[in-house]
Amino acid sequence: MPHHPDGERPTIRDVAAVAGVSRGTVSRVLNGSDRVSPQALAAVQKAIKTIGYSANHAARSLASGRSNSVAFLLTEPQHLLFEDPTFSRLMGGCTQALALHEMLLTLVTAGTPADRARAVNYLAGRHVDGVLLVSGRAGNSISEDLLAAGVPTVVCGRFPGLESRLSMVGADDLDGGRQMTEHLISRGAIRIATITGPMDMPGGIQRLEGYQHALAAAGLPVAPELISHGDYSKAGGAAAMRDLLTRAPDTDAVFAASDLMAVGALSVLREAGRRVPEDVLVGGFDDAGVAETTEPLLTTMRQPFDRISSEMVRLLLARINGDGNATVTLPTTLVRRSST
Amino acid sequence: MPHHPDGERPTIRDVAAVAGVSRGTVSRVLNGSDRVSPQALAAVQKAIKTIGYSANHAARSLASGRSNSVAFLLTEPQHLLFEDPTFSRLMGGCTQALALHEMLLTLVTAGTPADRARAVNYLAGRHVDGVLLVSGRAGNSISEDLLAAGVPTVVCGRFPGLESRLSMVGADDLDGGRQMTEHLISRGAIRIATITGPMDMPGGIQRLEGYQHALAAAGLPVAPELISHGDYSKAGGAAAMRDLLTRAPDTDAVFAASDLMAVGALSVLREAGRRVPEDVLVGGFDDAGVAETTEPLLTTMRQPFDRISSEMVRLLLARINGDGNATVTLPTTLVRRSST
DNA sequence: CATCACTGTGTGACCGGTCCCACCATCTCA
DNA sequence: TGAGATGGTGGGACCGGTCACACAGTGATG
Repeated sequence: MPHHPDGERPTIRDVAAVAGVSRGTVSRVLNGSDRVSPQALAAVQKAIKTIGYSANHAARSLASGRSNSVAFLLTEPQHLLFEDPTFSRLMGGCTQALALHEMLLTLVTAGTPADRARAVNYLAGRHVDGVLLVSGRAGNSISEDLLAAGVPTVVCGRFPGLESRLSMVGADDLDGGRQMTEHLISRGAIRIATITGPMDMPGGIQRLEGYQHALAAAGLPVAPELISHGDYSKAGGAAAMRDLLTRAPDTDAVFAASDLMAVGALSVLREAGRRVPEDVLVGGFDDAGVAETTEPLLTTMRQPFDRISSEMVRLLLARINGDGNATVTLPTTLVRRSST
Repeated sequence: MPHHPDGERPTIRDVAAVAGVSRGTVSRVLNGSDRVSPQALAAVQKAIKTIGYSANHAARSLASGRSNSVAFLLTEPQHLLFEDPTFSRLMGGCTQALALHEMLLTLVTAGTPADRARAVNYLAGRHVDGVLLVSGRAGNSISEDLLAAGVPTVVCGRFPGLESRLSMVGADDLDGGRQMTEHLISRGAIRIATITGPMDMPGGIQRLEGYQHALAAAGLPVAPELISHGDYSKAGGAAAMRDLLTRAPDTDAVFAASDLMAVGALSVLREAGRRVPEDVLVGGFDDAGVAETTEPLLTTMRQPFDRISSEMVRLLLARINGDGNATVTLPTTLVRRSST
């Protein structure tokens, strides 16, 4: 019988007894130390197999001071979170990247202020080795608190001015906004509007700036009536599009700073009888999935989610191992579909 | 200074010293025992605040044998997982439901066989208090292994024949398939096709059976050429729709067993020049988000994700506390949009 | 042949909690 | 007034690992 007599899980001592070695040796085998003789190694591995041993996570964590897990911290309100496939893309990527290091991801959401206090308290308690923060907003209370508590943290996005204090990984939003706008220009648009992300998020600001730079470089007007603000959500995009249609009815292209907003814009344009792409070109941002479900299919800037995830994990592990902060910016690529 | 002299985190002993009580008393306060005098309670709470104490998860878990976290186990291949918003909906719901009990969710994916072995080994090691299994397929090696290891497990979906061995929570797929088909019939369709889910998943089978029952009840033909099999994905839905168009070109309605497949079907119908809903009605299943991004907006059966999540958590906590298995079936509701 | 470096192994202390039992006060009631 | 119940508290053992250190055995070196 491989199993322990009575529901009791086998411990490292049981393994040691079966293998005829000491606990220390078993521990060394478990942790891949090279200071183990081939015979001992074989004996221990066999014993582990026969009694069906699996290490106790809590005990290991307590003794070693490392938990082999990191938190994936989401600070947006819940309803946004799971409408937006961006988050699950990142989460999936991070889970995979962590698995390569035998680490796990624990999901922590902190949408309300009360949640935040609890979350910070928990995370500051070193229950996880580090935090992958997906926040959008920098310098908010959460990142400050984590910083103050000295918890290794990597944030998704780029937050100017915090480079020295925080590791960050983000897509090149500025260049992405520029590329998409240049694409719209190249398709012949001359009255190009934009639906921005939230103006308190660096990503939203930078995508807008990219748009403005491209227009200026092409000698096109950067008119205030061509800019409407959204919140990355579909509903926000729809509202902003309605706004644009009244303020600048002659617009011939729209750059939405997220695919969800572009979806909202598409539906409003359709209601208003504007054809896409014949009357109005529409470009989005993210390419996390929805861009391939719309009609017409949505031209968008693809964020390299897999690379963002793996870089976040890489930088976090580096920070956990004592390295300093680093900032990584990854390029976005234009994915042209039917909407332009 | 609230913080400990030198990076050392305060322990329960520090709290005890500051409060002038014993470790036992602090532990009692922490765990909400009522056997504590008001003075001691106040002193401990104050001490906790002043030195900024937060309990060590690993130590607590080791001593108490409970981890206050459960695993969210996904066994589908990675690419499917994060294309399908269903999963993140469930995950979000479970996270929230667990938070009410001060518990956390750890994400474990096991797409490849190697992952599976590792995952089972980990989960069987009681590192989490229980497992929320999102699998689609029952009786697969994972659920068997978890069962054998005695890990409290609740699976999402309904698996006939396993009621006594496993807790499960699922939408009423049979009734959902029936309702949608009845709806298509009520809209005047008479050659109703279906794109099924995978035939090795109970959910897929039951939605198909609901479709068949409704047709039979209405005296309509249940013809084999009207049934094409998909895999819940968009690409699978597109392929199945192409198949249907050649085998049964006169079809006037399609029930797709997932919204993603419906999206694939919509694009194929569009390419083929069939108008929706004028020429062909299309109905989906899930309503996890995409149904509101399509053109036309997709009529679908809504799964009560929040209730599914909270029921899964409720049953899992019950199992952890020693209760037996239970099966919960939740109703789906028709959400009528423009595609019918 | 004594010394020394080096490899492999065993052992005890420790991580930070929980839990149980012993114990002291105080209060109740015969 | 003394026995017994009750409420609150302290402290030791323990959870299952890791880690530093001690030490035995081996081979190389002077």
